[in-house]
Amino acid sequence: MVEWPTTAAEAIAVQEELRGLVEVADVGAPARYVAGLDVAYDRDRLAAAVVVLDAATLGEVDRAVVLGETTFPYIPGLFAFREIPSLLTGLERLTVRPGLLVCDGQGLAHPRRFGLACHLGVLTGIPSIGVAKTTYVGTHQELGHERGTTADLVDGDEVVGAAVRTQDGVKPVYVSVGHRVTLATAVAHVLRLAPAYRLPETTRLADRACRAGLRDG
DNA sequence: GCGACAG
DNA sequence: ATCTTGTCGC
Repeated sequence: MVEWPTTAAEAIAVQEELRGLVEVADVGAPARYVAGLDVAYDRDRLAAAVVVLDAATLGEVDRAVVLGETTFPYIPGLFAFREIPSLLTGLERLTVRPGLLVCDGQGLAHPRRFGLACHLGVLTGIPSIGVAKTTYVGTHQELGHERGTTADLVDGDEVVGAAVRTQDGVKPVYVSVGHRVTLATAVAHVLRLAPAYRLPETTRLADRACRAGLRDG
């Protein structure tokens, strides 16, 4: 890691510096391999998981689980600094190169427009999206009850993401662009990755993998 | 100043 | 994130 902060002020400075590198456009061929990333904690111990699925079949093709210790506290807005070091190690250990990173958290739907998904995308160059279970910034209109319904997530005068109903009647998930992808593409990916449950399969498998890693790691 | 605040 | 029983619904 070339530049890694130890204080909140330094971390914010890093975000301000890197935010200009985010590309909001579909870059590269449609992803064949899609990775889900998540981290679980137990006090100061952590387990980071990266699980790669075949985009067409949703079958698992690779995974990496990294055990480590926390090096940065959880601070809303600076969440990425807590998770990125071990997630990057996990990505390095993969034998395939994912064409899309599905992150557990926000991308552009962040106070400085540089959430975890943007940060990971910029650092790796891999297209990335954020899928969060709750909003952080932004509000949206009520959305329809059916799977596939969406509503813009608006913060100030900007559309920073979308609320997406992935199953009939379930709470929406909040999707935002991380890097090298458009919001429309991000939403399409999330719906394809969530054929049966509220959360994308990538997220579900990464969640299981990191919890298991903590448990018997 | 006060509260809210991704995981 | 994590702590945690029962409960509502298919």
